[in-house]
Amino acid sequence: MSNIRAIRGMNDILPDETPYWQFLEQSVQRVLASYGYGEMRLPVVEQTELFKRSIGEVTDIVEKEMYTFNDRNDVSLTLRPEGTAGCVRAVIQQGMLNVPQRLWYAGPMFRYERPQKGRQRQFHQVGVESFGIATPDMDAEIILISARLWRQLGIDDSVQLQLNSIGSSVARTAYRAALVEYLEQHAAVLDQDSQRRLHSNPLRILDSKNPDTQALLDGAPALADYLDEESRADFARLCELLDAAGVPYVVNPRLVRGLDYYNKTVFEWVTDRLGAQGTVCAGGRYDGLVAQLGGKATPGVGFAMGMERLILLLIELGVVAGTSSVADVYVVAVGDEAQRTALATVEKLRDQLPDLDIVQHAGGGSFKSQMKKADKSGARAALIWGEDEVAAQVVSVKPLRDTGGDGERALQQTVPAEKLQETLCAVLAG
RNA sequence: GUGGCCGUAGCUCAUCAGGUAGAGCACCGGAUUGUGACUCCGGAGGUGGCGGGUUCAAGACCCGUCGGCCACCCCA
Repeated sequence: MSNIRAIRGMNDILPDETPYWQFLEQSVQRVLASYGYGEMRLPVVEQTELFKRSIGEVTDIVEKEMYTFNDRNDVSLTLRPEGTAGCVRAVIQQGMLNVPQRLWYAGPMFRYERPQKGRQRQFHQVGVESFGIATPDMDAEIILISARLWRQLGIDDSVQLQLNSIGSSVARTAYRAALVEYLEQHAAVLDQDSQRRLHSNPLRILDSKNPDTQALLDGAPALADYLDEESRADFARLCELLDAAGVPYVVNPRLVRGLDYYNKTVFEWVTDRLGAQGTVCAGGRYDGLVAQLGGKATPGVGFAMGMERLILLLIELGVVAGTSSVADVYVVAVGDEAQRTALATVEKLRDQLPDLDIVQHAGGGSFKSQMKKADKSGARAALIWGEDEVAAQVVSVKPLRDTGGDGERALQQTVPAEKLQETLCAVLAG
């Protein structure tokens, strides 16, 4: 057993789970297309510099969670830890910013963290980004998309929208100073982590899980009081639009986000069904990012959702992801002659019924063992070619499951090849 | 990076004052000649994560290491 194993935190997704993935991916495609969003396919590797400049030098992601290495030309590359940076890079590089853009992408992201429930080192996100619209109607659109997707997936009762505005960077700087001043007076009460953050990233203290710290924050200056006029107005308008559209939300004045590029609107969709990693989707506005990465100043809003977490939720809630049994039909063929006939006939059948899933028995074996395989495949019917069938130039169609609810099983039928399609369809139709 | 729990057949787990391993499921074969499911019978499959230590003897005890799960940190 000292074989090669998968890298820690990088999981194989097996056929018993892929139906959930397909269900999620199809839902995502449908919903985003219905809002006029175009799909991007982006590289998994980018220059390290891109992430440093967008996510922020002092964030945990950049400081300790990136998979970074040098290529053969000694250029520092990084496996993308999130999608927005690469999307922005592409949109600048491809000259797409003359007009507003509505875009989305999906794929693997990489972060060197300790794996736990709902978190792995290779994980998958769907990202949705909108460029070129600065007004809060676009924030609302972005949120409506996510809300519709939850409905589509059947998990809308289990997720809650939390909303906040973190204002302009000027407003945030002023607030940060006030917050630090307050907290320094009570530094003794602060937990270790928060003390550390006091100077590196004080805003993050706001969403600390430590109850004592939270209690201390009750007396702290409020971010909302420091917001600039425009942020305040935009946030009010966003709330108004969400109210009108009937999307419930909770304003969480202590919601900030970890990535440096956000301003104004930030939001998270959270659930209490997944243990500690309850954020299933998160995003916000990033009006400065495009310019920061060298493009012409262009506002943006977007969000990312964690596919593993959504799938955990689908499983947890027992949302059925469309039953996908291995096959509709299993083909039994005993002997060389039978196998030859079966193979050729079944190919024709696939031409006629391309939506039917047909498994052809392979590997030989007795009649009995092939029948066992047919049963275990979950197929609803078996097609049987044995010596008798070959000699008589016919094929047997045998139902394997109860069709009605009455426990009655239809009888096996033996028909010439020309009648196969018709007979099989009749049997499958019950 | 920190902490807790865990590591025995493909899967879920057991046994025992420490004396060189077992069940269920799954898999393969059989129960009168060509028919699955239920039942019965049989079979294959484990250097007990790896390395070291204690002992006459270790899967069981100790140490280390690797891996898993959950939580902290952080984040989707």
